[in-house]
Amino acid sequence: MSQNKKNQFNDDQIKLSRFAKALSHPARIAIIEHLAKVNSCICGEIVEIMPLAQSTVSQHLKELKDAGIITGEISGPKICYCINRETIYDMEKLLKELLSVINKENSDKKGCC
Amino acid sequence: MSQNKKNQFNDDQIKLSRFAKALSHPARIAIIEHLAKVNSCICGEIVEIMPLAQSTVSQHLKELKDAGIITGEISGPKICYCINRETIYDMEKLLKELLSVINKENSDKKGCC
DNA sequence: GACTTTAATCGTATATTTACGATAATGGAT
DNA sequence: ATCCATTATCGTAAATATACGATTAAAGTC
Repeated sequence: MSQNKKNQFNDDQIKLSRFAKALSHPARIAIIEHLAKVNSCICGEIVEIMPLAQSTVSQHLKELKDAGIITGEISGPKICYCINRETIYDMEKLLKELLSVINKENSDKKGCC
Repeated sequence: MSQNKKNQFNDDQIKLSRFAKALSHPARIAIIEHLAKVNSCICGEIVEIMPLAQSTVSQHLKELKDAGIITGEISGPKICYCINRETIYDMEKLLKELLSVINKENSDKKGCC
């Protein structure tokens, strides 16, 4: 209950939480998986394979784009989406760091759990 | 959600999105990191290191507990929290699967991006 | 130009999340 | 039994997320 509580969260914690938020809806996971599977830019058929309205899918795409996880390029009247692998790499790095902290001292854990 | 369409997605997508949601707030990442760092059950001091009210921290702890990421054992008037490593393992597995799908065919990617 | 297709955005409704202070519940100590 | 320390829960308010249909904007085609 002291001034310590003014401590803000650090950059990595904020970054990782943003990535996690981007993945926090099954539709967005499905979109990422689909983009990865077709392994090329796909355009409108994301809406086809999703049980959601076009506008809703567009919102999810925007969130993924805002998080940097996908990119969208104009290609005629369509938009060409694909995964931004640099961002995925950043996310992977942060995730690995977190998991390594969690899994590190498995051997000499004390505690009561 | 006004309409629940989450049942249209597969189990792994839903599971992973739940884990991601659990990590989608910096406070919860900070809690996990702290629990991992001390590598033992800790009790009340989580509130001390967080810039949040006790009731808010308690809510975040509840969310992590509901996601299965941490466990809380009663230990006198205090509660003893620690990381549930089995759940972490499950999460790690799902994340690895997703990342492997994303990173798989890097070589022969076609597309325009 | 008018028409079509595609995707974003607007407007809106509802649900959920996040936060806080206040209160309750638990168990140890006095 | 009374008090204290700890943590959960309640009540509530504000912000964000999710979803849809309707509309708009952009670009290609006629």
